[in-house]
Amino acid sequence: MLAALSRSGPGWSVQCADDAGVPSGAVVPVVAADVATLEREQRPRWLWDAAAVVYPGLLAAGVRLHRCVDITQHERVLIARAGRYGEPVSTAAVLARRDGRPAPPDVALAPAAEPGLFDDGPVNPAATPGDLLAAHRDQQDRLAAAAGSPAGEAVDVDPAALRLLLAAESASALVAAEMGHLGMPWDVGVHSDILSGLLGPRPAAGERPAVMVRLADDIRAAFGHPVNPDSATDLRAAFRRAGFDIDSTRSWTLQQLDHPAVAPVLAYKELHRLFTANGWNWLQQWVRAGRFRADYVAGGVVSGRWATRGGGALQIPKVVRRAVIADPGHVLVVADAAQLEPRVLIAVSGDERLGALAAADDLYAALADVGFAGRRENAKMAMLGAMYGATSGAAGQLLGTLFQQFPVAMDHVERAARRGEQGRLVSSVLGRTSNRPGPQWWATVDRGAAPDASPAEEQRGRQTARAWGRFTRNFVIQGSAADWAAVWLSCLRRDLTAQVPAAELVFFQHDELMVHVAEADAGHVAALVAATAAEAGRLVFPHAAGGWRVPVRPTVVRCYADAK
DNA sequence: TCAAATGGCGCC
DNA sequence: AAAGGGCGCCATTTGA
Repeated sequence: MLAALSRSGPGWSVQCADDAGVPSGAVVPVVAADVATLEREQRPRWLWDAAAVVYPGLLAAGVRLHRCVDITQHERVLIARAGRYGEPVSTAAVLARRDGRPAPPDVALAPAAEPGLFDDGPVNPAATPGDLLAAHRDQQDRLAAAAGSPAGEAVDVDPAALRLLLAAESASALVAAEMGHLGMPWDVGVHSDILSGLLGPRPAAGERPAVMVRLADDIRAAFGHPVNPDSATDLRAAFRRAGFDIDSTRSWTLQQLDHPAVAPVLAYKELHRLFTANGWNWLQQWVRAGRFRADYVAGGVVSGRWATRGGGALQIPKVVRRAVIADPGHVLVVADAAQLEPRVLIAVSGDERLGALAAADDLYAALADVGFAGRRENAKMAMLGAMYGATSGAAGQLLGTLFQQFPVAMDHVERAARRGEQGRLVSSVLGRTSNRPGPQWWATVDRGAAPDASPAEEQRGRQTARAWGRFTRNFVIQGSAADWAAVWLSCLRRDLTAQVPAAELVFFQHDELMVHVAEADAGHVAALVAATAAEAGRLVFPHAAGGWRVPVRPTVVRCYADAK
């Protein structure tokens, strides 16, 4: 049963329907309590424009829902399948396209200033429950066609795979809203201690911390004249005056130089990063009542990975993870998928020779023994280079071995790269599909290929084409990894909701997740985390020879920094 | 003077 | 011959 929930006028209303989207009742006005009642009595699949819009208000009102069908999450996948990634994805946009009208732009989903009001907040162009049902039917109708390749530009996928992806994207949207609502446990005192330990006491507004001031003095002394270490231009000029012809001041570049300013500059950069990105201001802005709340956007990245807005939740530096501490009587169950991307390469390419190594917990070590004289670092660098498109440098040197030993896997990523260089589309294993390169790309590439192109234009065209090839090469891996992770997350949420309802999924970062749970339930949760990882493997890679596995070993800790 | 672009670096 | 993928965020620089 479906329950279409929308705001189409002053308040919210709901209309029930069968699974095909055919209405089975009238449109009824509702408040949050009515939603809770319907959930308890009927447990429908809630059909809505976007969980990101509707669900936070319900959560704030204390209403938690089991399942949803999220029109915008589905549309993002479907529209990309049609080679039109980036076009509007709201219910109104779906219906407009169906009717051959121009699609209205999506409303920017700014984080609600006052989260919690079911009745307020941003909303995409108005939709009635009837609109939701019509859009849902339209999406169901398009699903079979979407599995096929649009104009031969993308690879066909199994309709069942696409259906799995859509379900996972809807569930992920629920998780994202719940995660934003719950937040990660965050100990402000511990974080403050980390900051004062490294930076000195909190400076007055607009001032630099004492330790950074001292380093800035050291830098000035080393150069013999004033230099603003916050200015890349200034810093580069100073090193050039000192006789080092550098064109950037990236840490890696500076490390190569023999000059007394290098050490204090590198130290300064590190502290500057901590101070500006995760310093006292960050604490004040993002941590409330012992929780760090960010806005998670499930599938917000073209490859299907999550994005966040605000707080930099997917870039929490290791040094401050010491501040992530479970509540009294609680623990954190933390798990990541070890070496996920090379294992995904094995599955999507069907390379059995490479797959034979996957039984090892440490795939890179096994690979090292096969072709890299036991040198794990080299094996790892080569494998990452293959998936990112490295051609030169150390990784480039090592790629030859992979080409020789694992032609099936290498051919898979090479083919993806060639498609990208031609401006064609690629898809993940479940059918998530890349965007098209823009007009600027085509102009540059076409100019380079023109008979009267200058050598410089030819080179620029080649570089531009190859850059897109690196993107599509990586897309088939990163996107498929995101597919697996989304299914993992969905399965875990399903099981936690049913079996350990008090457990809180509080963090998810590409291939890693964290559950905050009462100590007594930790073992149960850890078992579910591992079991759902295996289940996701079976669902996402059903054809993998000999089964597909990725080591997921949950650790139970009080503090995030102690995980692994 | 403001907004957009750039440089740099954190995470995966 | 050959420039490693995806992000978000901050401060500085650039340019309209």
